[in-house]
Amino acid sequence: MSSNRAPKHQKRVSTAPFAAVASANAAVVAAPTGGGPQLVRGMRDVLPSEQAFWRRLYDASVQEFDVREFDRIETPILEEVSLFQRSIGKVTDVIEKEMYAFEDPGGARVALRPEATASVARAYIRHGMISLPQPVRVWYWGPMFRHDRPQAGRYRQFFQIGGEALGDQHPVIDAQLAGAAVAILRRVGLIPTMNINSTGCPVCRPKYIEQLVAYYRGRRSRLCEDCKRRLVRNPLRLLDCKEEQCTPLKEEAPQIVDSLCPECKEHFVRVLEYCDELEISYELTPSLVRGLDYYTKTVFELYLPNQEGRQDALGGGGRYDGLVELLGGRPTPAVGFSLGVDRIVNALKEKSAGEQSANGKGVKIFFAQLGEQARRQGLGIVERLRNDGIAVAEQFSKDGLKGQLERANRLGVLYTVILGQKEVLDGTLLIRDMEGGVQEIIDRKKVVEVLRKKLEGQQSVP
RNA sequence: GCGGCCAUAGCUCAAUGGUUAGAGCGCCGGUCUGUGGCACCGGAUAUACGGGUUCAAUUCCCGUUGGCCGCCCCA
Repeated sequence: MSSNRAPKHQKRVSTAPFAAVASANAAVVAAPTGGGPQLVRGMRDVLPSEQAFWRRLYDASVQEFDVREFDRIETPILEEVSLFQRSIGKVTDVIEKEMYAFEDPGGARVALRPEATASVARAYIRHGMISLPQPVRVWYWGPMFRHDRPQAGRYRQFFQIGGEALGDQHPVIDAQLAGAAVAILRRVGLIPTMNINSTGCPVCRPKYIEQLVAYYRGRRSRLCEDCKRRLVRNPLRLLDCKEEQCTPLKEEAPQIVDSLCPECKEHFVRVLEYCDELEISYELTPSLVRGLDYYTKTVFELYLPNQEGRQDALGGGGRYDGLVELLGGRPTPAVGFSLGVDRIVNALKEKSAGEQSANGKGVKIFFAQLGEQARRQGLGIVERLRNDGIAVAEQFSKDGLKGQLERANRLGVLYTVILGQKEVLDGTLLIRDMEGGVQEIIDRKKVVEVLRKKLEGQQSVP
């Protein structure tokens, strides 16, 4: 991190040994509020104003996974580099260029996780989950890290929601996992479309790749530069190219669905049938091949329809039957998916842009005080209300009643409880109805009871 | 990692090679030391950073950093 924003010091203030430290501190203090230290590239703050969206998505996830019998799992953000190299594949971009890998102070080669599936598989092996009833269904929510070029909806630290089912090869699980991903999105009001394909297995995929390479090799001169590279390094990605010159070649190219072995073909057909039963609308996408090596058979991606410029997937997933064995466990079929929290939240924001933004906090009561006596006694009263589960806003640092009512108004509370000099002497409180401005005097001892009654009355109205 | 566009207040945006860089919203305070929504008045806060050209740079040039868009890839 550079400190190039620090103002240059014109004068040597002191020759004392701590001068350097002192001036460095001065630079920090002198930083303007609007500027100040910059974010590390690709990082972002999720501000209070966005939390309502995050929370909506988080709650939807919790509810959806609960009703589907997924258990929460939390894996470390830091893992051995080799875990990802073995699982994701060494020639993928994620591993080659995008991983935050470094040596820890003890000399271990570690990395900030670029995704969590490998960690889940590691945990499955490590903790002997093979002896649990299969499939083992787990879900997670947490930050992932990829050192990619930042763009809208693409950050170097981003959050994923994920669900995995390990230990069951049945095609119905594939459909159910895709269904869970779709259901979470639906729960927050987004209707995604699903692109789906099969990438075969270790039996049929190599044969297909051979075919594909043979096809393209004969037409090599017509390919774009990137694709010439792909031809050698990662032929499956040839199908993904969006260059105009490559498009006609793609249409003629052999499709993997035609090369699937009987087992994979049967599996794929049944996945699609189950998706129909679950009323998941999908589009067969022969060009869909995911970037990570461990996928076998089913792969899918979720998009928001009619988003012209937005190519970014909200999420995706697929089957990874070889992964657990690859990491040293017993052969264990598995399926999973992940959703991009940041992108989903962006979509929610865009969607709600036209709608009126409600006051998110939902606090219904404001407590206003006037005079030092009232402030002191008010502290105790508010504490009691809160202990009784009544959310109360206040601004005890303010003296004037006007300022406090302004704040109450901005918060959109229904009632303001007022304690002034007079009420202190009387042992009473004022309750002001913020809508009409009507006030009533109540006995201070009955405040909890009265407020609770008023709030209940409110709730039954809408 | 490659290419293009951009950077003025907390936010949205003005302006200018030459006194104190403006507005709206927001924030703080006042009119109004016991009453909010309205109004009026006042206040704080900005030219991302570094260098160059110039008598003079926020303005022109270069670099850095960051943002956006496209590619790559993917969440």
